[in-house]
Amino acid sequence: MNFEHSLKEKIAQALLQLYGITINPNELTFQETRKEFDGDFTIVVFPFIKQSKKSPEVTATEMGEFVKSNSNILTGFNVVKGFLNLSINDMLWLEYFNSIAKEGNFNIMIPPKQDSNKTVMVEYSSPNTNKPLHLGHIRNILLGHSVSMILMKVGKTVIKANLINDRGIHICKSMLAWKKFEHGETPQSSKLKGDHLVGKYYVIFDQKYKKEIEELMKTGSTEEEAKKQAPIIVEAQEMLRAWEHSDAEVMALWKMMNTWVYEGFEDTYKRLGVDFDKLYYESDTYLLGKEIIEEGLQNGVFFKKEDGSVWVDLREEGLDEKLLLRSDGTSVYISQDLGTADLRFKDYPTLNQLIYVVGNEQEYHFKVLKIIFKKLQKPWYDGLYHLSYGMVNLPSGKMKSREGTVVDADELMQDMVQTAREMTLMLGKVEDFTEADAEVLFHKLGMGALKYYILKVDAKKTMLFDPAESIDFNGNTGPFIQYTFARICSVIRKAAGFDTLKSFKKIPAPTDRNLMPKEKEIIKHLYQFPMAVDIAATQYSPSIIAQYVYDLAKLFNSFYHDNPIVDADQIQTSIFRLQLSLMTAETVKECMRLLGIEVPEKM
RNA sequence: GGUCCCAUAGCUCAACCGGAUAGAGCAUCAGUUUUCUAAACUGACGGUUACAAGUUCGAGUCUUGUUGGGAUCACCA
Repeated sequence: MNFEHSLKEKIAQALLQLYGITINPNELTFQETRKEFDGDFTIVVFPFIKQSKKSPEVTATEMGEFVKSNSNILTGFNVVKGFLNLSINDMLWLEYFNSIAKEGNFNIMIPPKQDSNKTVMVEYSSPNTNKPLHLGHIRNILLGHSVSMILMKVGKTVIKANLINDRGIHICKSMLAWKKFEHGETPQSSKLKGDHLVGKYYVIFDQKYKKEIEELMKTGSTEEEAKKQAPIIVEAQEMLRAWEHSDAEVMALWKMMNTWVYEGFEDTYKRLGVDFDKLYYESDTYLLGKEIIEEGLQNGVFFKKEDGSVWVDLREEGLDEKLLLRSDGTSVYISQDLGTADLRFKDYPTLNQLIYVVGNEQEYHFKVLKIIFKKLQKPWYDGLYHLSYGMVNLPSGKMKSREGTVVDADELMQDMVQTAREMTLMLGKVEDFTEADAEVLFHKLGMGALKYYILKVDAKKTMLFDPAESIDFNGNTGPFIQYTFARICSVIRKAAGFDTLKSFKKIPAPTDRNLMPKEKEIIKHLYQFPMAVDIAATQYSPSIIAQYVYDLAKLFNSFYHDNPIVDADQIQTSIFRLQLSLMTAETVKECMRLLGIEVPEKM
């Protein structure tokens, strides 16, 4: 039984005996005592003064007295206005620390929760196959991957899914441009990554299209007419129809170009260090949804208009009527999503949650999607969750692929690694590294900087990226945290040189030492880890973990600066501090793993 | 126009259910290295939390309004 809970029970007891207030101990919440006051936990007594009929100060003092004299948890308390600050016996902190520091006991820090035996699918990335990935995708991918890791950490079974948008008019655009304007160019011949090659033709299409529109407008067409009549777009639409009829030539071209793109994406995913358990292709799923539409028509949830189009009326929900099927019987975007959601719950019968990592511009879409499933009375409708994240903007505003202002994912990663390389060489950190090891390090650092930079920001917020300013490596950054880890590893290597210290892991640390303030702060922060993970999991928010691990690293660096860890004359202290350092390192590593960031043992 | 989201230090970001004097980093300035990695540490500077009212013991956080920014409301995806 942990002391925090015992303490809550004592406080509940105090409230009952002193004031006749009945409260469930679990409903009491502590906040961490602020640094400027003495104490570990703080309880706010304002909510009780109505019933205690005494001033906040008196109420707090009486409660403190009661708890102190009726248990051995506290060594003292103090009262500031309505805040009761409680000081926990160091011994209890040390006992807690020993319990987590035991070898192989790391996972006890996350107790299994009752609702943890759930299967959840996290869909992320979900790229179009007509252009390479950019910074916006990176945010999506890192979020999806990290959230998956966090959910696994709290015991859920996670299926990482990717729905690849491999069909449609935009795909035909790059196909058509390649067909018309290429000169046998392939990834091999051009030395271009497949996705970039295809993206190049998508751009070429757009240029030609624009030119045709201009010419048509010169001959008197309106812009709207021109956009519809431009020969190249007409041809692309023909190609889409041919694709839908499985025209052999078009299919062959489509398969070839998609293969190029997949190879390119695979490479990007690999460098990002992410993967998927299940791939869905829109070319397989785009016709789904018609069954559901039929179902909805049968039970009167949807209705058909005279022209044959199918709609759902969402005016009761404060929305509008929404089209689900065109008058020509073809499906629209949302009908596909209706089908694919249904498919997933069929594919995975144990699935009870489906998280879509999709930008906030699609909030309306997912709102509609969920309401429709509710109307259809699908039992799992409540398990649908749109993990909506904000855009990544540039100082100049939105990234626009047509204006060439997108920050390319591959280029950005390359730049990050290059910056890491320059920085590390300048600091002279890799003189005893082999060239291959150094490259591995540069990659870890560059990617660490990038990933941390993105994940530390609350997902729902729009964030800014300035390409002119390179992502930092000092301060609140990935490399700072990586550095903290490497430092600890270095200390532990040093300890291995002392006979009395080298097996410090196995020596039980004493529980009777007086903790120094900075030692205690670290233990207290370690104590918060399970809660941080829990909050991150319930809020689907990697930024909680990023903030947590940064604070931990900062605490440790300050401690490290002030106190010698390996000291042959102070064996007991050294052993304790080595254990504290190791525990910090493992927690740092675990947090970074949850963020998808690797930590180096030397840097 | 309707609906939704956002607004915190010069810049980029924090702040768990409403809790104490709103915190970090960058930038600027001043310090710290014969000691385990200075990608570090310590300090200074920097704020009417866009504005106005309300709710209450207490509001960056909740409510309403105003201003400014963004998204969305397609027989596009």
